[in-house]
Amino acid sequence: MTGGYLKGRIRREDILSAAVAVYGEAGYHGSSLREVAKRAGITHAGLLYYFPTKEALLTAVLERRDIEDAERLQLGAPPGLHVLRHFIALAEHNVAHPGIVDLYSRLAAEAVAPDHPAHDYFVRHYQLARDAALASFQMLADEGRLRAGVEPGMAALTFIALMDGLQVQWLTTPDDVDLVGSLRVYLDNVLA
Amino acid sequence: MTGGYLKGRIRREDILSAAVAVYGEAGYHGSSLREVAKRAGITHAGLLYYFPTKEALLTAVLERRDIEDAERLQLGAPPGLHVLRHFIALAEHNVAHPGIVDLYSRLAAEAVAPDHPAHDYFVRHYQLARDAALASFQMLADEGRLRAGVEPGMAALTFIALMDGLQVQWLTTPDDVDLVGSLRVYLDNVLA
DNA sequence: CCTACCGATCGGTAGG
DNA sequence: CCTACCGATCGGTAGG
Repeated sequence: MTGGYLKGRIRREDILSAAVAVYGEAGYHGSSLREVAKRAGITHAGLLYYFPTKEALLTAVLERRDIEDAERLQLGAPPGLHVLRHFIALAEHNVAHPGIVDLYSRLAAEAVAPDHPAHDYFVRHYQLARDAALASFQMLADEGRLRAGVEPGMAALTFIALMDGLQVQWLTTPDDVDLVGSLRVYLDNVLA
Repeated sequence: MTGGYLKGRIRREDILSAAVAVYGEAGYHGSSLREVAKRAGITHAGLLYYFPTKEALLTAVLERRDIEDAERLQLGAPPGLHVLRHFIALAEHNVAHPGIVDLYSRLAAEAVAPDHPAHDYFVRHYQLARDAALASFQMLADEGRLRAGVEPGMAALTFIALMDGLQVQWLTTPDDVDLVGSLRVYLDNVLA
């Protein structure tokens, strides 16, 4: 009988979805296992049966997010303009799912502390994002499609930083910020 | 005898400085009055004699920051390129004082929640920053000193968002991010 | 998965 | 400004 396994997997997913929502609202340190558990329809002791510590729950949330993003970004694909367009498509998807942006912005700010359990995750995350953007900007430069004076490394760093900064401002005052439009304009301005 | 008043003012400043440090490390919700008080050399009940609630302390911290920033940015000055240079000078000052960047990044991310006590502060803060940048980019555009196709409103939004996004990435991986240099390059690229 | 519990910590108050 | 206290909440464990 694999019924027990299936039920367990579904329960796990329910808990992770609840955790994403709560982390987005309250951050990691500001959230409680009891609140996550309540939204998943169990007690906090029940949650700890599936994820043995608060940190293990966070790790599982980040791992699931990585898998989803990697699929969406097609990070295996060869570098080029379409990779940068995939970043913008990801931003477009995020705008339609504010909870994800909440989660990411809150955790990124918390995790600047070196002893935060998500610190290493974000160090890696930024490096991967920058490297992916860099390879694509580099390829565009080699093809002479980058505007004169635009250095690929700086363009990559700026592109990623811009995405993050726009997200926080968009969450704070959604009506004043055109997240996706701004990214498109930036990319257009950097191309020849 | 004004001695009592002076001592009180000094004590207040000590508490605010301690709060800036703790907020930077733990955010607002993640910090405790006991930790702030300990660093200021009093008990948490003593702190509440000066600031009656946790929220009142946060408000006082933000007010002091506003005053210091307004001085540094010379926000009363007429718009123009030198205002944008003042923003970069502020970033330069911040890089030399990481605690301030910590505080700001953590609070900004927390305060996207509409019921956060600093939410209105950040709504106002972003509006002021965007408006100041916009007036300056607009003036540059009127003088024909903006590169063709660069729209002042978008340039202002992007400029502020870039500052914020770079700060979080710089805090996470200081060696990989040239905060001030990136801002300079962005500004140069937008000018004719 | 739950009930019941633990030690620790929180913001705030009373009363000096 | 402090001591002493309050009710609430936290992550985690025992034992089933």
